[in-house]
Amino acid sequence: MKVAREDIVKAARELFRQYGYAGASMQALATNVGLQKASLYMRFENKEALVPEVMALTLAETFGDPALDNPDWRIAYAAALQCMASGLIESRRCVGLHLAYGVTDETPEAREAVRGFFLGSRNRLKDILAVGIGVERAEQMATDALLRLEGATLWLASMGDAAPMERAVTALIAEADAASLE
Amino acid sequence: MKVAREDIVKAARELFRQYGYAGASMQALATNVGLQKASLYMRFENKEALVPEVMALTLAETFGDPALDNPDWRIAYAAALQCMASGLIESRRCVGLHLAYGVTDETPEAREAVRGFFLGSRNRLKDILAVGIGVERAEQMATDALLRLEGATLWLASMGDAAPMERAVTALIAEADAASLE
DNA sequence: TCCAGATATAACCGACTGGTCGTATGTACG
DNA sequence: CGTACATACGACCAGTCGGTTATATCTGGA
Repeated sequence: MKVAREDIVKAARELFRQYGYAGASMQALATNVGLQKASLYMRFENKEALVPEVMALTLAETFGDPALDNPDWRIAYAAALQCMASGLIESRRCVGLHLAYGVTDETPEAREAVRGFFLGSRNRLKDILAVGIGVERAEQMATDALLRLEGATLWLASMGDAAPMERAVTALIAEADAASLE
Repeated sequence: MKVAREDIVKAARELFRQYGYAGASMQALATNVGLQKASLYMRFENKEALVPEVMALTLAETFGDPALDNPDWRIAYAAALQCMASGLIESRRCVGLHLAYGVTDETPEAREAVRGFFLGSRNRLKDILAVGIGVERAEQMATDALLRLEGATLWLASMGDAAPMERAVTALIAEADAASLE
């Protein structure tokens, strides 16, 4: 029975999310997808090679909502924040954040993939915001928005409380609105 | 030559910060403080027992600045945010965040210690803010402020960029000021 | 000076790590 | 039917993990 590559990547993501890079083991991944550990090495060169695929899949899933292409940038921005927030609330943690903290100099490709994930997320928000407030301020505001949502995952992970995340979304939408009126 | 307990805790903190709970090994800790691994187990029951001491030390260090006791709550609040931000910028990561993500059900005492660290930090901010904006709003605002600084560590860790952290401090001070005038 | 208690040590334990190897099993095509 | 190739497998590797044990060394007080 052939196991789809995407299923392995999704299972790896779950392990990375919960246990971090160091804490996620290839043995656990193999068990979770119903394969032998050796079989994983037929599909992926090594453990590190899983990271770029995990990040790419997560980026695509997060920003896959067609509402993000709405011509009204306010609607698109609110939808983007909602997509990110609801995804994070559902999984209670951000894989990217766990990997960003967990990846070291010894796994440079993984580190680069994580940077790419966050820059990609930031730029997605930036492109939407640029329509309403101009490119210059859009980059800063997009970065700060992303980091605010990421920060809120800490309360989600350690207290199981989603209220800060919801407050962040509301505040960020209001801030963008206010900025566009200046 | 006797190694001070606090030196072990500080070395453990550095390892937890960089490699997370799973990635930090007792062997590495022993080497870093110039001891044999077995000697560590004379002072600490196990690896998990390091976490509460790491968090307690960090909490005490972070909020040890006497400026936080300034009778003017605005000055105290700004000082508290500055203390937290400069500490995070210096180390480029937050131990607490790495541990919050890295600790699991199998290490319940460590998990509780991490919760205590963040609740302690939040309450320190809350007590200061309560003077200016009342207890009800103070808790929410303190939580959101803490999480915003924590979020900014992500850019610090993955991009080496402190600008979002500095923007966060400025914005948080302004927000508190504005809230007190309503 | 001698001894007791604290401190540190080397050697070791079973379990697990990322990763490899030779072989067996499916399956698509001639 | 036969064959060739991808897929999967169990067994194995050296090294590391958290943690233990029996022994050695240091240090302070009587």
